Amino acid sequence: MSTSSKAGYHHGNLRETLLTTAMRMLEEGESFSLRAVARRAGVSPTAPYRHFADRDALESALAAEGLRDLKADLLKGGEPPRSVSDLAEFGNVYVNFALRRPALFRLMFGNECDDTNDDRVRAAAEVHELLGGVLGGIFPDADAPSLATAGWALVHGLACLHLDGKLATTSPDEVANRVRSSFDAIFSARASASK
Amino acid sequence: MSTSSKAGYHHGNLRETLLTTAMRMLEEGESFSLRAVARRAGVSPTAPYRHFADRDALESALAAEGLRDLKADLLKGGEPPRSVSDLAEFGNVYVNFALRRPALFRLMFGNECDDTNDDRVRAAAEVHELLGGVLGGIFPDADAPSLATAGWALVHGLACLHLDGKLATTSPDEVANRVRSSFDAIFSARASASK
DNA sequence: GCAGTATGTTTACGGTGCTCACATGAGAGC
DNA sequence: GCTCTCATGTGAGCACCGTAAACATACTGC
Repeated sequence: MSTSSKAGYHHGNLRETLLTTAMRMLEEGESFSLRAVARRAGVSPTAPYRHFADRDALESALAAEGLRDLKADLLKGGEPPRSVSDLAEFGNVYVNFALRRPALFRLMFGNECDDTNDDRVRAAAEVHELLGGVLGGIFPDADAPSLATAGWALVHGLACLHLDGKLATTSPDEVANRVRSSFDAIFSARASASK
Repeated sequence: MSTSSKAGYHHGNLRETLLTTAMRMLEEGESFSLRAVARRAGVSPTAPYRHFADRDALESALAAEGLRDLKADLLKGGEPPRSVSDLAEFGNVYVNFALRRPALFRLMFGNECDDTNDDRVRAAAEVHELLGGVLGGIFPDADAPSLATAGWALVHGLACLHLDGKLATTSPDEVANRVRSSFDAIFSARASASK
């Protein structure tokens, strides 16, 4: 019973509890603060400092978890995409993640992320690789790393612009259609000069 | 002399001064606070509230200014791009803006921007239209609005990913090259199934 | 059992956004 | 030119925040 949360003076597994508490607050759209997380976890305001160097450290841990969740979402589709339209659905998974968990998405991206020695950078790299692999499968003749970056940027940009309200959006269906048509448009674009 | 800043009890044009002061603080990478801006402007901590409803209002005003600056940067090149490689340079202007003025860029994007009745949304729309016009000129056969969105997303994603350190980056040249090769890769990608 | 250490608490400091009551003085109407 | 008004700036004060330091507790290995 050493790992259970018996709620004595020593919590037992505060670190884990803080992470799940903070994550739940993010999901609920609550504004985030170290003290608020501690309060909600039923612990003194400075207790988190025994487990996280500072607020950024907690956020980084959450961001890493979010990146792993995002990767899991992307893999959930089963078969990797094989066509551009498959690819658009893949992109929609990414965009939907951002819209479904906006506060978390903003933690994952939207700040410096210069974390030396963190598993956060690894999680981010894995997302990059995953996208690269998918695109490489569909476009075998392309410059794979560049296309991976371009693909990531495209879908990430769509997610950000939607998230920030830069693209008028009324319904989820509309978002999905916009993502699809954007993929279609850019992957079928032919320069006029090359005619 | 009614509009000069004579520094009596009444500042004269505090609103303008606050904006320029705040903008300079952003450029210098200083962390931003209403009180700090007021301090630096030599005015009491609550004076800004006479000109901005709250912190968000100040930020929104700065964001609008930033969006206009970005548009101006994009237009500065003179002739609109005519080829994909021209387009990549165009994208580099966008990315460079983000990297040169990161704090401002994060204000412009990176938050809700649900500003009803602001000139901020207009400024954002103008950037969108500008990109749409440019892309439409190069790809006359494409679905113009979708391609505009896709192009914006691509370049915006590149900017965000670089800004957030998601793409290992050592020198500005390296960034520029990555942007170029990303543009090349995605605009020349041919699906294997279409062979 | 006992020492040492990991973990949680308390108190405190300076900073923040924001509200409200008050001070000032520029400009409108006479 | 005088006064009244009201936009504009000030000040004190609230609740919150992140963080540090000193202290309390209880698990752990010996």
